[in-house]
Amino acid sequence: MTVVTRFAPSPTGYLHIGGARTALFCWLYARAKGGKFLLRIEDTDKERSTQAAVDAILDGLNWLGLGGDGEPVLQSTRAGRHAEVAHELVKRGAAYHCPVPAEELQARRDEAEALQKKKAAEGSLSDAEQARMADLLKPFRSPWRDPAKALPEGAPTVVRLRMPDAGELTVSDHVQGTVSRSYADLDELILLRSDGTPTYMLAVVVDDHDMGVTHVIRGDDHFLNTFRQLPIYHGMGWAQPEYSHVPLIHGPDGKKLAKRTNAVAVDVYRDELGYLPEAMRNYLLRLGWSHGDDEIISDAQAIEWFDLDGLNKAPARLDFVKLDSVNKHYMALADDQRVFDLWAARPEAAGLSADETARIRDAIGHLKTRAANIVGLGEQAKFLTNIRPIQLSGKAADQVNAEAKARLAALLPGLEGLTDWSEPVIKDEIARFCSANGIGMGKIGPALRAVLTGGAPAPDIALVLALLGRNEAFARIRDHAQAAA
RNA sequence: GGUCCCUUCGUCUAUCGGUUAGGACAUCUGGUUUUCAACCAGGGAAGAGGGGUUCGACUCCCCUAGGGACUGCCA
Repeated sequence: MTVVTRFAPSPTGYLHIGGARTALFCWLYARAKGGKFLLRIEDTDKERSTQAAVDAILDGLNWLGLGGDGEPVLQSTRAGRHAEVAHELVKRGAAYHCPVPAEELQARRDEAEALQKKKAAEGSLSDAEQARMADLLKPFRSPWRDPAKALPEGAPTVVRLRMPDAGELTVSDHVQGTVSRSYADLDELILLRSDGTPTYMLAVVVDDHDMGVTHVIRGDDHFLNTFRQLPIYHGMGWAQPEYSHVPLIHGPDGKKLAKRTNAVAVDVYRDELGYLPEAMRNYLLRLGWSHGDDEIISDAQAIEWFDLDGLNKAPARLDFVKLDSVNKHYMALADDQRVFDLWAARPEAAGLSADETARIRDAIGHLKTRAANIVGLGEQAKFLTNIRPIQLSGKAADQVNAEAKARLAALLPGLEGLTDWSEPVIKDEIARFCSANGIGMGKIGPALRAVLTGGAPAPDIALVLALLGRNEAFARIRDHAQAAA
């Protein structure tokens, strides 16, 4: 049997970081088993679905390298098929028409909520109220589930799934384990609305079946939905897929991710935080899944090792410090031109001169190993921008005293005399200068660094000189060098 | 209110009845050093609480606490 997985987001916004991880698991499992990974856009809610959201989600998936096999299926195009299945279910007795109006259902919920509020406020309820509330809170059972009860003439109806009267349903989930619920605790969900359109519960099952999905891997907020959807498979006599409900991702505070306070949308990780997709894959994979003590896991290894049973049940918290360290690893490995292009696309890069940009381009191989992400790369590149005249403050100013100024002045001619402006040659010249004057590196290094970088983070001093280029380097030194009186 | 799920260092996790409870990130100390980063050496840091079962429990069972999901003619 060929494994088929799918990722089925509803296009109401952006690609959620938790969704991205779920997609990663689906993608990995399909790859691991030599199967297919399909995409489906659950756009049955016309009010909330937008094309912009579809594009944003697909864009996010592509960025992460999690494209689907084949074109995404638009659920809205399949409404006819969904309805067809609903009617077949009615024919088979697994579903029935129900004329209870939406307002009546809403009134039940409102009354239940009012009683709950009253109980919370007053501490207790009368026996009658308590009984009424318990009854209201029980799964709704329509009088029309009885096939003998005649439908009122001309009344609009919904199609409801029929739950068995007794017994329980057991789900064997790769993550959640074996869990049972009795049918009495399950509501008889609406399959077809009174306007004839399908609901999500129906659409998911029909599409999964028709698309040949063998493994449903989704967020565990859907776990209880499984119990409501399974009877549809049973009613149609379809083989049910295997389920894996993965826990949601929480924020650093342990609470559910909230857009207001957390980075939730995947494009934020790319555009604002400056992370690499391969680092995101590695980090996300390790959030809730592990392979012994392995931390840095390549895509090839991930595909080889990934296994549904290795997933954890508990939600994991996002840790940006760890993400940084993973990303740092991949930054160092990344192609120079690629890293440069990513940096150059950022708004901070736009304001720089051609000169500054060229310096950074030449230095990118060194810079990329020093930063945790593309934003940090900008920090590491600061010393290469036109920061003259360099303001010396605090520790840097202390380093550049009269004695140091004189040394800098003395160092200059030797540097100016170099015909080859490269790091090793510069390094040699500084070493020669030190030994010729009988001083250690410590007597010239700190001051030289101070006047060259103003205290900004920077690599080895000879490399700094090389990367700045002779003109800029000399200018920065001259700004502070002063021959001894 | 009901049903279901979760709980190991600060964080992600290993452990699948017998370990000095391991690793990673972070942190602290020391070293190296011209800054930062890196690197090297070392340290501290955990089984939510309470009951059982067992020769033996982080691991199995129960209760409590805390957290979460579902309970829509939303998805």
